[in-house]
Amino acid sequence: MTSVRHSTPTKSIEECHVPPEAEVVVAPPDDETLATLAKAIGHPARLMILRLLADRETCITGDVVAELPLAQSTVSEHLRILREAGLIHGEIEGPRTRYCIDAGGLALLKAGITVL
Amino acid sequence: MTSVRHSTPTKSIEECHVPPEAEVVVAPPDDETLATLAKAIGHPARLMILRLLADRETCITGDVVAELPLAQSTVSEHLRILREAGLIHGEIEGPRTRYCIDAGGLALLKAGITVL
DNA sequence: ATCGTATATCGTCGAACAACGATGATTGAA
DNA sequence: TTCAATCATCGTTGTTCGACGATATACGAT
Repeated sequence: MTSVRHSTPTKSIEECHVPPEAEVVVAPPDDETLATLAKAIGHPARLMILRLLADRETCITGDVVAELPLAQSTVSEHLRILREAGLIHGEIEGPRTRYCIDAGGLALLKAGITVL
Repeated sequence: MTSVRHSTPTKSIEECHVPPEAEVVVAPPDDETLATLAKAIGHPARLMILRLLADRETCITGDVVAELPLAQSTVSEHLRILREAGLIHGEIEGPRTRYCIDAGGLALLKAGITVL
């Protein structure tokens, strides 16, 4: 069960507007988790999505679709992969979904990489 | 053409014994390169290999095979993926192959991740 | 209540990955 | 020269990925 629309939102709406660059300190993840995180960013489209979310604060699926040369369903799939890896966070906002970077997941990834 | 055994070695033998933690500074790679690097470490076995190479200085294929619960051919394949991504460096040493971490590639990866 | 919009999910298809055993090339030793 | 060791490569098989169109669901507006 990994749906967004059909599951309860996991975090409050304020999560999308955290102070930029909080620089959280976390312990490096285990290999399994790190591999999942690395695989999640192991695709150019998903890197673009992360950069997009880092630049803008809009974060709506349609915006991402507009920026990438991919079908809506494909983008949605990339968003799902990033979300399940814990790198982004989706929030239902009326008929649309607002995405933002999950600072915790990103910090976990950075911690795992820098320790290599 | 990506063979090791049948191509000329790309670097001198001293490459495997660089001063540990030289902390090279590099520019972040483009998305395509970063995705390739990330995908390369997006597997637990390959993470284990990197840690193994970071700990030991032995770096011989047989040692890696001995440490992982995988067939020799499978390990060789993982080594190839890491090598082609530029994260490790293989050197023919008589009938065996000595591997070591490619500090440049690893620095590239770290640079790309920390910038996210 | 109906309609249009936004988006996740499904089904499909081809490509890439992961693992293995078998094979072959190369080297050092007997 | 023969033999054993070491390792990359090949061929195969099953699994996962990436992309798409089509569909279904939820919601806001009419």
